[in-house]
Amino acid sequence: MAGKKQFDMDTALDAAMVQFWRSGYADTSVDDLSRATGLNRSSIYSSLGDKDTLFLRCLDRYAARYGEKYDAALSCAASEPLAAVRAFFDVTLERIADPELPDGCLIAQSAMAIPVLSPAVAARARESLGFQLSRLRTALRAGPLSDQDAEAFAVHMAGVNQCLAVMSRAGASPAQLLDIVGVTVGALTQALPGRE
Amino acid sequence: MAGKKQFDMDTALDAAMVQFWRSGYADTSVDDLSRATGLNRSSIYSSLGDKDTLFLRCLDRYAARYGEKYDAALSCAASEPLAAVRAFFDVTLERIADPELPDGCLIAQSAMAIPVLSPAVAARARESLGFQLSRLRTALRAGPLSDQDAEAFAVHMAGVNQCLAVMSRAGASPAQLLDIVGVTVGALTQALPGRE
DNA sequence: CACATCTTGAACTGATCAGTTCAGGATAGA
DNA sequence: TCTATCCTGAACTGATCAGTTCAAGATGTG
Repeated sequence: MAGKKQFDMDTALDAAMVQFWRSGYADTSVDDLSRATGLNRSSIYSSLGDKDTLFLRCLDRYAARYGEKYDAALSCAASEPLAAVRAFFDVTLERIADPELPDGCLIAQSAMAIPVLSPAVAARARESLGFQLSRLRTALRAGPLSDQDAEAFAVHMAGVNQCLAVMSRAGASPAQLLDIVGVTVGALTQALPGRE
Repeated sequence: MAGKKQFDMDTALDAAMVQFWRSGYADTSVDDLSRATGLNRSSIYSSLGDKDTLFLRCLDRYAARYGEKYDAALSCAASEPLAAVRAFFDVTLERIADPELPDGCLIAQSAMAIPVLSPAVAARARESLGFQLSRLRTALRAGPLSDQDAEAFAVHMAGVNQCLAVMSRAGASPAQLLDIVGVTVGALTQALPGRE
């Protein structure tokens, strides 16, 4: 089982990402990663780097993959802010509903652990959360909301999006997650002008 | 330094609670707890129990202490729902603003770790979150909201309260946390009848 | 003083952790 | 067939972990 052939890097990274996502940084050992990826322990170190490096790659991978989806969902924010916001939360709700994927959110999990993460990893987690916030800010500012309202809704939505991770990990039902989002969507509906 | 005198159990439990709160279950070792409480390693096992037992005591302590405050904040919910909701979030915001205490929330942190916690601890974390939800449900149902709206706001508020923990751990500013809460309070203002 | 009680520090067990090393097996191209 | 390349399993290091045990010291009470 060796020679010139190689394992599939994308598959391996996905498996590592899911493992970190499910168990978090502290509760994932390199042996866990070996089992999850099917790669030998030595191969992990030679091909994917040490635990910190690999975690960073997984965090980036996660941020890129779902960042794209969030961007796509928010692309119509200027003309259809309400639809964009619904689509934004749908990205998260669908991810949580996917039985193939762990509950929660790798970024939320990492954010929660920031005080005990290495400085490099902590910085990356903050950065990912910051990107999410700018994404929302840009989208909402493009719509009819005042800058002040846009800012407040952006931060609020970033927060609500994180709380879906916490609540899903605690076993909240899809209906409950919908209720959480529903109040925010309702607030936005009221805040948008021209709908009296 | 021994004999008949004893350490102060309340002080020790508080110190252990803060340690778990700051670093989480996985990243807190018994040596950390020993340093934090000032108690000898042997004394921890003989007086406070093993790590799991001690964590449960800390979780209960945390839930009881802040549960009382949340109850007090919500006590006027029937007559003054808006003020009650503001007071509810103020409990969390003031706790986060306290420089003596860690950021975040022990229950939110535990909820996030549920998939990797021991069954007993996971159950207690779910239970604490459940208590919070019932607290909110009971308070909001006592007001003028429809049962459906009360349920949705209760779940939403429980979620937003959790997200304050995530965001504060990630370094969000007090103003941002206020923005998060502000949208929810605004939504409730709109939902309450008799304010057109 | 003598005793009972409590705390302490230190050592120890067995397990797990991250990270490294390396001999040998498997493969592909020459 | 020969050779370069890559992967594998396994062992190993040094550190840390939870949990236990115990002799020695310190104190208050009689």
